[in-house]
Amino acid sequence: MDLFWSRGYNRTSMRDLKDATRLNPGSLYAAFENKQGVFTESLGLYSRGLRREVESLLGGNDAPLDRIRRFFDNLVEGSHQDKESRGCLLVNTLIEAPADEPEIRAQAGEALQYVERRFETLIAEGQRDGSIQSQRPAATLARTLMTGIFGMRVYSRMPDGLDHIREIVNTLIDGTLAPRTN
Amino acid sequence: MDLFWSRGYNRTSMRDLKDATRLNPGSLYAAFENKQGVFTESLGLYSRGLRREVESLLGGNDAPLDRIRRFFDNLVEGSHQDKESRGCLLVNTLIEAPADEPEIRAQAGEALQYVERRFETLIAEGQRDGSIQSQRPAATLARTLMTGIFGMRVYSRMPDGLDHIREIVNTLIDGTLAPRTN
DNA sequence: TACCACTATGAACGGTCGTTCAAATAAAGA
DNA sequence: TCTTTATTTGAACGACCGTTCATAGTGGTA
Repeated sequence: MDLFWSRGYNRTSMRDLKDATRLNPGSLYAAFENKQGVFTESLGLYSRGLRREVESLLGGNDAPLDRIRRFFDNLVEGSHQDKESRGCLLVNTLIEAPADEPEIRAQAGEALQYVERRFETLIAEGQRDGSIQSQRPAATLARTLMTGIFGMRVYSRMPDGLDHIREIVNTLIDGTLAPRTN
Repeated sequence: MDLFWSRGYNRTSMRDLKDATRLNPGSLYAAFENKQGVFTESLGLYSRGLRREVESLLGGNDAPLDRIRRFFDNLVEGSHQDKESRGCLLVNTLIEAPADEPEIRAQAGEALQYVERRFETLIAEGQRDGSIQSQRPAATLARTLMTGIFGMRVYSRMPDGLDHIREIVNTLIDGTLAPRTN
């Protein structure tokens, strides 16, 4: 998983995987069928980790907006820690996976949709207590946040991009979720 | 360029390029030095095209906000036309290019920064006439728009993602640029 | 027409890719 | 302890990778 995360699918070879797992080709193929199998399993592992993290960050009893902020704070923090700038394996996969292999794209997409759904219920909650704007449906706001996450993942790779994601997050969350008085 | 755009750098082979250009290896190498040279040239060609398009879409005498809207309308329209879902070559490159080849990442990043700068001056103009919010610096708002563009490029690859980018764009532009009355 | 500088051609190279499989080793059952 | 069943091993395969280069061909000049 780490290898695919760092180098992407195409730049990771079976030899790399063999060295990293200390499994010889035969064992690797017995366990995973083929290279795509290893990748699929890696996506699964990553997705389960993401799920756990999302549950922990978006859970709790704080106000919905605070929990969302906590999530994005963690994202910004993580981006700065990410010295290899590997970004998010699922986002990378969505971009790298060719259009002619839709099942991989779907797998990455579904894992991300879980996050989106989690955002949506949280936003709906905030809309009910008035702490989040109700001009637009919760689903739309959730999708906009997801787009923001994806965008940050790319922006982090821009020259000096990391220097600005903090303010981008603030602008995005405030602009998208804050109650509007017009 | 089309090949790299559709398949990415790693999945495009010199054989593919030879067939597409109808240039034999020797000629290809004489003209471009090597595969990376072809790619660099492709990035350049793409960037010049983007530049032209940005100039045309963001130019004119309409209100700044309308010109920005025109740009995003075009982006949404283009995404729906993009049957192969190739997205943006520069964004794809930013994600696919490994961290250990920074000059390619930089080339893609600089081309995108041109768009960002264009946004920034336009936003500053809108801030002066009050049609765009002034709570945050134009540079920050421009970066947030860029993040939105990048995010849409990814979101388009989500399952049914294309069905929602219209509303995402509206939410993003409105939330980011509209004057705030608090 | 004869020469020359230049370009195009495509076979060939060493290397790496994903994958297979017969043989060696280990584990389990009798 | 001996036989049987799993698992591990790593050499080997054909295909394709990016790249090179001797050779053939072309267009311009004298």
